[in-house]
This record gives sequence, structure tokens and C-alpha cells, in this order.
Amino acid sequence: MPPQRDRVLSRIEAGLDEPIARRVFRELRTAIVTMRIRPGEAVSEQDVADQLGVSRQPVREAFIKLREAGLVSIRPQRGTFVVKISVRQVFDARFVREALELAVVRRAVAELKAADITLLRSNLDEQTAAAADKDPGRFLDLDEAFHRTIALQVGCEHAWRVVEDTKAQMDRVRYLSLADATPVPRLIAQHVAIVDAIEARDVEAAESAVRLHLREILTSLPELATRFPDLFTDDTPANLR
Amino acid sequence: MPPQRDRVLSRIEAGLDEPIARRVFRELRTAIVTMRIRPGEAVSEQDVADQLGVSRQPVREAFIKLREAGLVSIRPQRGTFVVKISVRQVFDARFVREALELAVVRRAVAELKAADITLLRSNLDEQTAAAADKDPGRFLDLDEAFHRTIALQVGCEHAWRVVEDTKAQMDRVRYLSLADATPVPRLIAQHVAIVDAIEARDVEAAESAVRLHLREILTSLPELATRFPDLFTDDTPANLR
DNA sequence: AAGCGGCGACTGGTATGGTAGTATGGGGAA
DNA sequence: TTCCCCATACTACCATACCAGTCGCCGCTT
Repeated sequence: MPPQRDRVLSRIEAGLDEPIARRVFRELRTAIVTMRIRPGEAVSEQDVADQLGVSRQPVREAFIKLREAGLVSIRPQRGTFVVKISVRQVFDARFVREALELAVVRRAVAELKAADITLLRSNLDEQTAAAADKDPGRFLDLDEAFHRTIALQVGCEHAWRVVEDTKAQMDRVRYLSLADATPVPRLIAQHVAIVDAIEARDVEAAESAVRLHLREILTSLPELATRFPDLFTDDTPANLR
Repeated sequence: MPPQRDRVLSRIEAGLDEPIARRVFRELRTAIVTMRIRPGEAVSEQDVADQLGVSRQPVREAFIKLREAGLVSIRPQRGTFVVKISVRQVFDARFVREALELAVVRRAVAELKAADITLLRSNLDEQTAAAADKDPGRFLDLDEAFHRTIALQVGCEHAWRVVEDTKAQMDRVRYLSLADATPVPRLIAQHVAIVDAIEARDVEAAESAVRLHLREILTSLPELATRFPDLFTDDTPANLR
């Protein structure tokens, strides 16, 4: 008898007219980011289709999108596997994100209106409230919203979409460090510094504030990699795919 | 009788073990970028599948990737259409590309070895040769290789992949301006300026050289939009820079 | 002649069938 | 006991079938 994989996915309810493939993708993406499906684990079209109550077709399309997000590795005639967290890939994603958010914040310094900044400040207030309530999940959402809001305020919808596509790797790490009581106050202070620099129209300060903030992940990463060795690949050599 | 669309795609020959879906994607991508399939035109899964001699399945997957590249618009139960060139989308793609290549060139200034620079110089020589031979197609390839080489030399494979995914929009414009005898010598001079700045370890100069170069497309864009109005959607004004 | 309504031929989305290739485990040979 | 080999049970890829919407053409009505 096969190993009888655990049920970690809940059946997709019919009704909404959002394409099934997209829902399958989102379901799988969050399942992977939150480690309900662990790195290294195998997922199969048939198995996922059965658990979700859909056919293999949309599952296959979801797999393809997950591969492009760097979350799974599809090996023909072999199987599809959730890739382990690769320090290298997290670095690469972080590099891209930093490059884009630097460009965004440069625009923000030049273009943001007072009303925009007020909106950001209110988001910051909510962040401190979430921190006081010890609600890290809510803080994560506000954090994401903070960065997204800046991008959208300066008309960088496309750039933000690229960031979203890229940062799946980083999200898994952030989820890991969520339990650790990450220094949320420090992150909030960094956010405040970014807004302050934007308001002061100080490009240099804004750039370095963003840099500092987005490099925060690098400090926790090595520790996490040694603490959860089974979740990471030791990608020193040129590993095969 | 249906309009009997022209055959613009050549049958895919069996044999190679590259996945069919990928080949279909590349075939369609180049057909769109080179305007063999014109903006606004409809493409159908069934029609493409027949022309290429494959089933609808891989064609469908190719369509999805084309949508993510921003080249087609899939409207369920209606059809799939090659999107017209949108000045806004070209701007957005250019913005992302500039952000990433700026980050790459910063690394290049810090990390490139003499051997790397020699390699770039030889590419530049080939560019001048191609210009002398009036071979714009070859120049386009060398241009692409130039930018890609810098990215790979500093270990930014992932960032370059993001650029590739994003710049499809720009490629159509470049193809349009290819006939125009674009000022190839000027582009080569800009490339030389980038390499010079890298070799001189001058970050400021390198950044502004890249900026200047990647903003070149903005000069030809308005003229092209007015000369080929049927290829563009009219969504220009409002945004500057 | 003009307007409108319904039928039919498309579309992409989903489900299912068929195939080649690969990991695996157990039994037979050394 | 150990090692090899092959049957078997998977895998993802490709092809095909079915479905529900959409839209245009054509004939009927006024």
C-alpha cells in the first residue's frame, strides 16, 4: 500500500467563477509557504487533484506556475517536489526585490503627496498595534501591504507584481522566523525610517533605509539554516536539477 | 467559410526531447515579437495546434506563458488576442529592467575581473563589425548578449531571467525600430561607456551610463506610436519619464 | 426595408484517456 | 548474505472528449 500521504489540502468548493487552476495555485502556494507541505516532499498531480476534488488538468497548470515561482521542481516521468529552501535562491530573490524597491522608493521621494504619506503613517500605526497585540500574522500582512502601497502609489503595479512573483522564496523564510519573535519593533522602526526619508525628500536616506530593511532577512537566515537543516539545501556546489 | 487565417507557423518537427509546450511558446513568442502575428490579431488554441501539428494541450500552456509575458490577452469563451503595444506597458517593463540592470552594474563595478572586461570588449568589437556589415539582426543578438553577459558574470542569473521575462514588450518596439536604421553607432558608444565606467570602478558613471542607455528606447517610442497607430493602444499621456 | 430573436459555430476551461519513462522492492542467483 | 534484475506501480507529458459560455449570421416578423 502506498504511503498514504496526509490530507493537507481542503476540498475546493464550487461556485465562485475564479478559474479553478488559479485557486489550486493559491492553495498550494500558501500550503508550501506555511510548510504544511514541507520542503523536499513530493506532490503528485493525481494526489492533489483527488484531495481538492478537481481534475488533474488545473493542478498541472498550478504546478507550472509554482515552478516559475521557484517553489517546486518538476521532473518529467519522476515527480514534482517541493524544493528545499536554498540560501542562494533566497539571496537571488532578495537581490531582485532590493533592486526594484530601490527604484520604487526613488520615485516615492519624488512623487508622493502628503495624503499618500498619511496613508502610510496609518498603516504604521496598525503595525504597532499588531505588535502590541502579539499578532505576528497580522503584522506580516501589514508589512506586505506597506511595501505594496508605496509601489502602487507611484504607479508601479507591474514592478510590484514582479516582486510578488519573486519573493515566494523569502516568504518561507519569513514564516520560519515568525515563531522566533522576530524583532518586530526593529522592523517597524525601519519602516518609519523609510517614510521619514520619503517625507523629507531625502533620496540618499530613503535608499539606505530600504537597503537596511531588506537586508534584515540576511541576519536571521544563517541561523535558521543551521537550526532547520532538513528544510534547507546545502547549495555550495553546482547542484543538478 | 471562416476567414481562413494565414499560415504563419511552421510545423513542429518531432525528434528533439525538448518539451513541446516550450517549443510552441518560443515559436509563438518570436512570431509575435517579429510581428508575423500582428497586434490585435486573434489566435486560437485549435488553430495554432493545427498549424503546428500538435494537440491543444501544449498550445494552451504556451498561451498561459505568453499572457504572463504580457503578449496576449486570454478572454475565456471569447478568444485569445495578441495585445497591441501599450506605451504604458513598455514604460513599465523598461522601469523594471532599468532597476535590475542598475543593481547588476553596481555589482559589476565592484566585482568584475580583467578577464571579464576583456570578454565584454570582444563583444563590443563584434558589435562594430555587425554595424559595419549592416547586419542589424546580428547586432540585436550581440546587444542582448552584452547585457546578459554582464549579469551572468556577477552571478545574477535569476535577475537576468526576470529581465528576460519582462522585456518582451520592449523587444517588439526594438524590432519596429530595427528597420529605421536605429542609430546603432550611438548604442555601441553607450555600451562602450558602460564598460569604461566599470573598468574605471566608477559607480556613478556606470549607473548614469546604464540609465542613459536604457532610456534610449523612450526617444523612438513616441514617433513609432504615431507612425504605426494601428499597432499601439492609445494609452500614452499622463505619465512622464 | 429594418429590426430582432434564435440557432449554430466558434471560444477557452475542465475532465479523462493513453503512453513513455523512472524509481522501487522483492525474489532469485551467486 | 549480498547483489542484481525485472515486474510493478507510480510519474508527468501529450492527446482527446466534453462542457458552458459568447457572438455573428440568417431568416422571420413587423
